[in-house]
Amino acid sequence: MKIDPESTADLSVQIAQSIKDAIISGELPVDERLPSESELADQFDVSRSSVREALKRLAAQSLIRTQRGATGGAFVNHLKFENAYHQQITTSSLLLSMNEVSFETACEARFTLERACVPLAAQRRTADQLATMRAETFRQSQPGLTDEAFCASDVAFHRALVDGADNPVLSYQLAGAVEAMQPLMNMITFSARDRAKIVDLHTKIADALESHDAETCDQILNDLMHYTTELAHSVFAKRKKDK
Amino acid sequence: MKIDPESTADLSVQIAQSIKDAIISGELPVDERLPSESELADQFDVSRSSVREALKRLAAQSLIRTQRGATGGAFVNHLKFENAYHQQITTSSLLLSMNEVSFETACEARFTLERACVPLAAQRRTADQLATMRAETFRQSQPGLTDEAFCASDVAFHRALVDGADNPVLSYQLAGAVEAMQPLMNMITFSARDRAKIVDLHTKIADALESHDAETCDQILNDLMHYTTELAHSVFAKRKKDK
DNA sequence: CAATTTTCATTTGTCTGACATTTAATGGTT
DNA sequence: AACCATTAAATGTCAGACAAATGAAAATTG
Repeated sequence: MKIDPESTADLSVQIAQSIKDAIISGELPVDERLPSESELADQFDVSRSSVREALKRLAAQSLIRTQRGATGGAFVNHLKFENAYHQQITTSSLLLSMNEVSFETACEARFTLERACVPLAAQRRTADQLATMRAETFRQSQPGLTDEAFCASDVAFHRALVDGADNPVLSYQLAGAVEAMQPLMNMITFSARDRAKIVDLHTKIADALESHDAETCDQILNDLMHYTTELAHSVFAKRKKDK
Repeated sequence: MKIDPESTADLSVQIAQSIKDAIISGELPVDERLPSESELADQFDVSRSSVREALKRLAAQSLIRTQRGATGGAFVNHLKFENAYHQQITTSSLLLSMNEVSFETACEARFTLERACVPLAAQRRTADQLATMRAETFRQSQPGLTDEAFCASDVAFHRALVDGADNPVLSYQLAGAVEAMQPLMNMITFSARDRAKIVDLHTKIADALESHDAETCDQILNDLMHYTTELAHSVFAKRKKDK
């Protein structure tokens, strides 16, 4: 692990990259302890501050964790899917809000990816995942639910569907698409009639998955996508008119 | 923007979170200049080092950029899809290598997601994207290509397919799935016969997209997935036997 | 001897102050 | 008006100090 004396980049960037490369290449295996900050400062021939800033960069990406004390130090993190979810969701949300992605485009992406999971989920869904979908659908039918709570339950329903595909890679990739839509969905106010329609579609989706009927499930998800898009259109149109 | 004096978390973590919240909520809009490091240190009542470590954390997530000089400072970044790709790919690659994800699982996820794009790509693919797919397929048919170059061209082919769906959100989400597979694919040595078979399937995929035939394209991608999985199986089996 | 307490060394976290470097604006000179 | 030197402001880097946490070793105690 060395840094290029010719480079004009900030030291902390170079050091972080150097350590990152060592982690990616496997030179530094999971749970390996890095040299102490002072030792790293000596090795790279820089000050401890620069090393610390580099380590903070890596920590922000969950590549390392630090512990204080005698046997403490910086350790290579075992990057787990659960931990990566949050970053994935935050980034996806920011991307949507900063790039003027239309509701339609985001919605299309979300349902397209979700529909891809359906054939697998129809085969593999567990009773437990089905129960979650039923429970969330029931919750959505309760009167007095706020729009936010309704949307949160909606996300939980669809995550259960995605998890039904029993593929952690899929679940991870979909987390961003599904959850990043929530802030957009939260902007919609759902009438009782809207909710009843969605609950109906959710029920049919669960039914289809229960009977391992991928084709029907796919069709209903397609319906749900179109219904959601129309709903958003009418809500946004109304809001524009009121203003 | 304040931090909790009761919290036991590191100062740089709290400060970073506080600024991050302000960015996500829109309180700090894109291209807004943050207060200088010294001003932030005063505001949060901490030292400049702690502020700097917090800013490095944010920079590592591309949430801010910094500029030196008189009119410099830290600015809220416009998070673009192109920039987010790399992080997405790095994270996906590390997740695959650290979580003992089987080749089969990763392959399934990748092709499942890619097949989801097919109906859209069959409708919307541009002549340009089709040309890219043809060109990469041609490159793959050249003798003397290293396995790495063959895989890289393979990735380029499939990215063109995904981009054909003309949905930036989809392209972003798929980047992780498609490119993170490359290191795994690179472990495979392709015989001339394997390559010919893949080139054949790629040609058929391009043909199907050219004639807007989503169904055929989907079937061939399914074939490609199974062929890839079998190929990997036989290669890994042989390697195990040799050892 | 065993259990407990104390001491101690190590490491990260935080603070202070200094200087280097970069950059744009300012003002003076030609 | 064009050019150049100065200057102020900001980040980047360094050095040194102390605080706080933590586990291990040493000392104490029953």
